[in-house]
Amino acid sequence: MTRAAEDHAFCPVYEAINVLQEKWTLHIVRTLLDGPRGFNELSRAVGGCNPATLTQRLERLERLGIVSKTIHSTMPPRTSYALTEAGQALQQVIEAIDTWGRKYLPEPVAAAH
Amino acid sequence: MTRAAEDHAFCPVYEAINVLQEKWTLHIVRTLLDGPRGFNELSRAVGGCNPATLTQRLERLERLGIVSKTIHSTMPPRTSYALTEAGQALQQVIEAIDTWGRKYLPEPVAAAH
DNA sequence: CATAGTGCTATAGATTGTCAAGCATTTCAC
DNA sequence: GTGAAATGCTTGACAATCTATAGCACTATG
Repeated sequence: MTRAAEDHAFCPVYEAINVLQEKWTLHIVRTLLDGPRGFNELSRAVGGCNPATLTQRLERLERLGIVSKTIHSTMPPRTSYALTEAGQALQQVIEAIDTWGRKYLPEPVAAAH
Repeated sequence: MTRAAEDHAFCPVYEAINVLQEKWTLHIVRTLLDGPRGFNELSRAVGGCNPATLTQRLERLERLGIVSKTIHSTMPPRTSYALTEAGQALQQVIEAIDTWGRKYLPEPVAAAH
């Protein structure tokens, strides 16, 4: 997966794309821009991501310093995921996508089967 | 994949994310921002994407009106892929990612080997 | 005339993501 | 106080997605 990165030496853009391109990552960040969420709450808000994938994504995002996890209580389980500064900064990216999407993806009907 | 979209009615951002999140898509667009490319040329510039996936991505991008394909000659084979206006507009997105990446992904060493 | 190049496609295999169920515990409705 | 629902996940089997490798038809270069 990062084989090509070797050729490119190190390219932050290339790396950034690789991070953001994983399924659900941008959806998760977008949801968290509205404020911190618990696990199931986040799952519902994102819509469609199953817990296994969600766990994995959150772990990676945490390792990258994009999301921070806070355990309020173990029993009953209470956790919350929030964006760090790096995570908040992704708002620019989401906004760019938003702008682009509104302008160039106007109709979902296009592929009307 | 689009199951959640049903709940969200229709959300351009959601859709846009789904398009851009597919592996190699953003890399392909980024490469094409430097100008049109032939198939193998593009493949090499992107670095790491195999022809089967590349073909599939290019077909989808073409259907979405992001990329345009021009066949200059069948034999010897000469084709070129270029960004349409919608594709060029993705430069804003790539730039946002670039800015973010440079600021928040400074070291690749983090996940040392 | 062999080698390398063009733009792909095909088949099989590896990686990644999904579905469904379930655990331990508390809280809320009844 | 008993049953249902919720919390934050984990597990294991399965499906979708992506990759590796090889190859085709053909030309241009040496």
